[in-house]
Amino acid sequence: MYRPSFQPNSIRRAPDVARSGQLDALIALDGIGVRLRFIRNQAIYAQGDEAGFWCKVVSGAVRISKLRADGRRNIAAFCFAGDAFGLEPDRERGFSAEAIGEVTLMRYPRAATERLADESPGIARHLREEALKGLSAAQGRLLILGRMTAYERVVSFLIELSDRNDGAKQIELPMSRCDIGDYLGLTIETVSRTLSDLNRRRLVAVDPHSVALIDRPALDEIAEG
Amino acid sequence: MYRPSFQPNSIRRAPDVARSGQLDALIALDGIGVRLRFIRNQAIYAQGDEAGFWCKVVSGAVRISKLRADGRRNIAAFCFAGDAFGLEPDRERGFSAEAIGEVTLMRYPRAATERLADESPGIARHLREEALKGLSAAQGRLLILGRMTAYERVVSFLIELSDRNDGAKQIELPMSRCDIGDYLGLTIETVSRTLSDLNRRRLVAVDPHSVALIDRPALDEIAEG
DNA sequence: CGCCAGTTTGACCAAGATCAACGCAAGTGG
DNA sequence: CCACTTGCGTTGATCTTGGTCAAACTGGCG
Repeated sequence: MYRPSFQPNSIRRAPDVARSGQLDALIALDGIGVRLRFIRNQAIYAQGDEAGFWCKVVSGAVRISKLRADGRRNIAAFCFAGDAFGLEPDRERGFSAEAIGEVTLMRYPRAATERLADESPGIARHLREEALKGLSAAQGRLLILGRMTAYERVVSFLIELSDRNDGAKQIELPMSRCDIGDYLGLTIETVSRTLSDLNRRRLVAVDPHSVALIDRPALDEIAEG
Repeated sequence: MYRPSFQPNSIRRAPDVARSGQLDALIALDGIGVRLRFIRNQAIYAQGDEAGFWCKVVSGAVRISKLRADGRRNIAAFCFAGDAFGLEPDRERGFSAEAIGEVTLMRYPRAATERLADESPGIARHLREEALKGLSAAQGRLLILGRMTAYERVVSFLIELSDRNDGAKQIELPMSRCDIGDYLGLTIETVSRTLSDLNRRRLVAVDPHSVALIDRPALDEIAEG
């Protein structure tokens, strides 16, 4: 499954893709995708839109959210470079997607993707894996939202961001406190208070748009309960 | 996509499956699956097991749950007849699955399924759709767990069960109050109190293991906020 | 320099958790 | 057949966490 190195000379082999693996699958997808740029807070798609395409983040960060009639909002996921989003089972979008900062992404038409998937097991497998990864991520978050305290939620959020960035100690927070609150099921005040408290306790060093994880073991301890 | 009737004479056509639709896909899967029965509270698989198979419920109900070291539990999903579960992205199970009552299910080996999917676009599409349905269900529940009151959670749970049963007014609750609590991120006491209150207000008629939805419009109102 | 959006901090409040008692029906064993 | 247990479910009293409301602060930016 794992391919040890990138093979530039395979780029022109797209027609063979039905018999090849993950890398070629990605190259075949490349052929039907377009590269797009979005600016801060620009909508990539909205709730209720026809789900005619899906995307993969090249750079920047995207939030996937749902807004209720009464104004309550929930962020289902943050997507960073490499993450796919916008694959939906229904014709209509149940969520909207917005750029958090400057974002570059690849957009793939749904119909052409399905056609490619029908012809190429590699692409089908790739899409299946993306869907399962999303499912697993969402289910993991059910535990956080359903059963963890504000403290644990914020800490596990910081750990999640760190882990998604090779365990880096210094993490960027491109999203606002409000986004974090809607992601964790907390108010901005609680997010802010919790971060201030972690800061005071010297477990992290907070700064509006970045956080340094100082005592990772202690943070892990909190997230585990 | 929709096939109007079952064609018994297509059962022997498994080799043709690569060019056929959903129904044939299901029939091809049939060939690699085994039918199993489980009794109340019996484990179908456990957290940490190797994820070597996935299942589809034939009859009965299954809970998919995650238990933390400190005892806090979360139920990620209830699966009823027709629902697939146990498809996971990793080699190890992140959740366990248990029979809620008497359960009959089909169990499919993962490796053989992947092989079938590689040969048959119909099966690949079927699996992809199952994964996306699960993803969508989980993301929808993020909003419930993150942003809804106890009242709204319980009501939307009742509505979900009703809708998954063709909008039936009379719904069975095969699971315990504790399961419902762990599904909704509430304590059993809160679940019980809320049901009692809905009962007192004559919006539903509660009975330990079944509920009649009396005033569906009013319930919808509560669930919408 | 002052405005403004986003953030932080504080005081107070309420939804839901916790702790505890009680009810009830289905076993179980004498 | 009847005490006794056991597992759920319900109800009540109290407490805590995190939400709400409000005010102050901060850093970009025109």
